[in-house]
Amino acid sequence: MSRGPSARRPAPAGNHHGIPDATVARLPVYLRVLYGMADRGVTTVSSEELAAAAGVNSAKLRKDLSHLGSYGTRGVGYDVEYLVYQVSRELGLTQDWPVLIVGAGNLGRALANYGGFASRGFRIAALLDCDPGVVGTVIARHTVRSADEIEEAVRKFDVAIGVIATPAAAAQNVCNRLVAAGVRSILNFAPVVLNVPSDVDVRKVDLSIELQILAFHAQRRTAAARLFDLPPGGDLARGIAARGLPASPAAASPNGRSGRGARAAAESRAVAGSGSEDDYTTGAQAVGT
Amino acid sequence: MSRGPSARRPAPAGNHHGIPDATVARLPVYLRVLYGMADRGVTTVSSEELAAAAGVNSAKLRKDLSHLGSYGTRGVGYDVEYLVYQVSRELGLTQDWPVLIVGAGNLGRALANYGGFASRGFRIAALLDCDPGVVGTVIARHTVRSADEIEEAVRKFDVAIGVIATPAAAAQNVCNRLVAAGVRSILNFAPVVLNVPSDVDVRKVDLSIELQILAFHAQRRTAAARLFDLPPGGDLARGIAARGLPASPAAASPNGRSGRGARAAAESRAVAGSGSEDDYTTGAQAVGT
DNA sequence: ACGCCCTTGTGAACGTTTGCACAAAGTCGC
DNA sequence: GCGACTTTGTGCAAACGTTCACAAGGGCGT
Repeated sequence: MSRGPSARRPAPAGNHHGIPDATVARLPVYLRVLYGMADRGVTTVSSEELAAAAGVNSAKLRKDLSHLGSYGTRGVGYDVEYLVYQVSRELGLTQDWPVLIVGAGNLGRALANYGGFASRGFRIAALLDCDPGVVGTVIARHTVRSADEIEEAVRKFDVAIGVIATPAAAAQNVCNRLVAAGVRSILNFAPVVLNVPSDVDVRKVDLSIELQILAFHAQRRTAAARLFDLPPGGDLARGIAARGLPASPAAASPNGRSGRGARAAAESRAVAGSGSEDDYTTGAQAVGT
Repeated sequence: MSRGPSARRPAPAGNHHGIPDATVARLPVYLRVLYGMADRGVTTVSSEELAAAAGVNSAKLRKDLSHLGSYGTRGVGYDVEYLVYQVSRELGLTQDWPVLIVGAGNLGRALANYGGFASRGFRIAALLDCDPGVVGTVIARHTVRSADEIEEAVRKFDVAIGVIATPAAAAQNVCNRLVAAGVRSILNFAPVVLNVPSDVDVRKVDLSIELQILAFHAQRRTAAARLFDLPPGGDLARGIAARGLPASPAAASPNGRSGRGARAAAESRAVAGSGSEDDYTTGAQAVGT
């Protein structure tokens, strides 16, 4: 409901419920680690171990778990199986969640083939696409159906969670139809900001944004390294020469940068650029079958 | 950068880097919206409009932008083109970032076909996979190369950002090799917690976690909607669970879930689960052949 | 030139999240 | 049965993030 750029919480439904959002976001990680431990036969785990495996601070982990109740044993730790159950229950994974996937491009296919999907309480109810060339094909044992059937599928399978894996241009429309059909939880892979009523929970997964955040930190790192006049290894320069830059006149703007080894500036694009090619969900060529 | 013990805190000098993380995470969203506006010919935008389009509060937007400098004009708003340039520059998108993708399953293919990839300063340097059946095939104009060439590719293309789109089991190994080869920014799609040195920046994109967070809120919503049915769990499960109930905590909760119509319980799985099917990055069947 | 109106930029209040440090509460050896 | 040891659960304070509210500043009409 909040967390992240998809946050949208104008008025009500604040976090007056028990568990902090930050904690909820970490519970699935703990759960995954716990499953792994259970698989390896581990029966008991301390907050220190579990925290290390989950990549967090142990105090944070204990505080997180304390929101679910006192399920540990002092001097010993937590019972893995018991904790798995408690976390699963808190997350609502002890019930079955039929999920509707709209968009059967590369991404939709990747999702449909995701094994962990079915294994944790989520089940693909249906897979829809609007491309007549894809409708009717079988992906991961599901026959792709027409996107016209959104409302019907939601009703028929009692879908509570919708996944939008369509191109950006189609996303809002699909979203509107999902919401109108009664879906209140949406996972959006399309690179657009969806407009929804305040009682709808949208979470966004966006490759492009993550890359840009990485780029920011990478840039800072190299900028810092440059202060020490880091010796730019010979191979860096060679790397530049080696790759055939696709046409980058790079009419250098007011700044000559030289990041990790001089990187071709592409600022003309950055400013003039426009590009409505924000679709990584497309790639709808024929299925290899 | 991996949050944690990496940063000491001798001096209470607030943010030891200029821009708050929360702001950095939102800048790409603003940027996308700005591009859309520029495409539509909008030349000037107010914080109110931009905020609405980006799905945030206008005060937050102004504060975010104020971290980059004073690029607005009071009484008027922001110049779209100028702001695009400033945000791009701040994010480091005015330079070219060669990206290495490891794993050419469905997800890797979806990424490779993502148009927005190349359009914002990111360029696919190479696409690797370890499946001999995939190596040599062409995806989005890139010939898939062997995963053995990680080190070589990083060196040759001066790769700064690595994308891990492999099955979970292979992820840590690939990660180690990327780091050893000098990559300091990693985008991980595999559902595992990667272990990296503190100077490596890892970002995770995890479908399963997002779904689980959605499920939590959805459950809460339906639980609230049925105030009548049952007392809000909690001590219920604790009673039955008591102590070591290795076998079937599942048998304990087939209570009336009447939320959005009866849903098939799948609780035995929720606990017994295990499963190493945490790979939504697989699905590496033949490509177009 | 001047005053009105609009929007930015920001100080300050408020809420959330993190991390420390330690008492409470349990186990284990003897 | 008891003391030493281990680990949980939590009070507290600092760090971080969000939101409000408004003064500062700039354009525009007259």
